[in-house]
Amino acid sequence: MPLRFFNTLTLATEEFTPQRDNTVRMYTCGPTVYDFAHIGNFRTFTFYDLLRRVLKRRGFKLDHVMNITDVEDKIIRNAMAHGQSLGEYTEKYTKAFLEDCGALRLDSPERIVRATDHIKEMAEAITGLTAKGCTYESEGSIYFRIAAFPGYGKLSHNDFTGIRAGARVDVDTYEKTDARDFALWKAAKDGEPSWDEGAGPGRPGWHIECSVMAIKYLGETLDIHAGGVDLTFPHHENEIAQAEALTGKPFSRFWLHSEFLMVEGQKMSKSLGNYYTLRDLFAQDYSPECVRYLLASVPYRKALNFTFDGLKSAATAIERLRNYKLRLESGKFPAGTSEEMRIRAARASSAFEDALDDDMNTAQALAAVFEFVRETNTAMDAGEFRAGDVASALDVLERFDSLFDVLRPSLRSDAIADADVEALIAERTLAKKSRNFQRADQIRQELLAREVVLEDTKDGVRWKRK
RNA sequence: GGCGCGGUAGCCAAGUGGUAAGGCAGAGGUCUGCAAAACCUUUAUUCAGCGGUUCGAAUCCGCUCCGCGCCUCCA
Repeated sequence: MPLRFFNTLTLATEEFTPQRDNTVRMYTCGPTVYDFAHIGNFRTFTFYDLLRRVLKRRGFKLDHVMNITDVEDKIIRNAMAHGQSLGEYTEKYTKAFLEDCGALRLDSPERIVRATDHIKEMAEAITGLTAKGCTYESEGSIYFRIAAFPGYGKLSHNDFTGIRAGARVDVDTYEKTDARDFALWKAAKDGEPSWDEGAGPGRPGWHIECSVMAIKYLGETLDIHAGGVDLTFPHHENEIAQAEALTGKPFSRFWLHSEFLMVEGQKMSKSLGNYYTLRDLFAQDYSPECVRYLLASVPYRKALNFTFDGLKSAATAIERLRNYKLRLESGKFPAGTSEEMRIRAARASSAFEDALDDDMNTAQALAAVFEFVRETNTAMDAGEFRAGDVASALDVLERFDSLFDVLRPSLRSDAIADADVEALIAERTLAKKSRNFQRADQIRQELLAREVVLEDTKDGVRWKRK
């Protein structure tokens, strides 16, 4: 089955292949580092991770650029309020963001680039746009004239031909001649950071950094540009206008947008008290894996209702898969192989792949895995699962985990060492042999307190981390 | 008001013309020193409501109700 994605540009699901070299040139909108990223942000960043893994699995090479917006109104305001320089302030949240990505096991883009490292290129691009007659200046700021770009609105599927200046109140303090015109360059204000690289003293508007950095690293036409659905308009629409007005080429072949996240059925907001960062969740003892699983399990184009019940469900589901893996690795099975099991494993693998190929239907992919787990567990109980079937079953699990990446527990820094666990298990086995169940239970309790769970099976003791 | 997305079991959620996946929770059972794990059985005659098209609709069309996003630099 071909790999297919829903393209916002065409509102259709289309077959995807990179334009050249078997390399996917992809740009994704990263965080604005004015605070810790929240769980809604990470829904989108998890979507990028899954996208990367799906593309890699297909054998494509990746050249993926993600930006860090480190100059912007809120950042400037907050940095000033803290008496810090822009760099001091954004460094803290950039570092926190990268740590959070690590905790969630997000596969890192080939390049993570900062807006402030590309001011000169942005100024050059603005000069280029001016040369093409797409801009105008007003009180030291430079604006993009959307009337100069006939395709404006093609991504968000809006018709702006009727929009006129003054059609709505402009809260921006800068003067524009058309309501939809947007700032490419904002004139310097007292006390605010500014640059003078050829566009006059000031700082870049939000949209220009993405167009400029994407083109610089990936070329004039990207294979994929992705972001949260709320960026479709105006951010991505404006990126298209800038880039295409400048190059005359289509900016990106595919536009992918991840849907919104809600919390307990409501819009997440600080005033409702349902606004969470990853740190908040980890502090409540939810594991990074269960957050990752929950975010990954709902297909990216469907609004995700993030609930604490959902987190607990995710943790239980992960446990089941880990237990299954443990059973495969530690169980004793009769020699030989089973043709039936070989077929089931092959069927599960192809169902898993097909679901992902279909615009990354992760929910359906999960169903294929769980169905296989149930089938093979039943076969094990019935004695029909053979030692020779372990490899193919582990392969299904490996396929799952190469995408979902939740089977390996995140170890705490104070975790007990494997060898110490094994030693206590040996002692407990002796205690059980002499029917000293009190000591046996005591050891199990001790280990449980250190997040290690013991299970007695007919093939002996096995253990796992909680 | 404009554009777009969605309403499937207690919760989460697949399925877009052929007779309701999967996960979690719940109930019963097998196994067990205890516990855990695992498995089996069970939980939607029905897919927001109404009408229509069709041999056949959760799936297509129309209307209604409800929720959400964007339309002011918010993933």
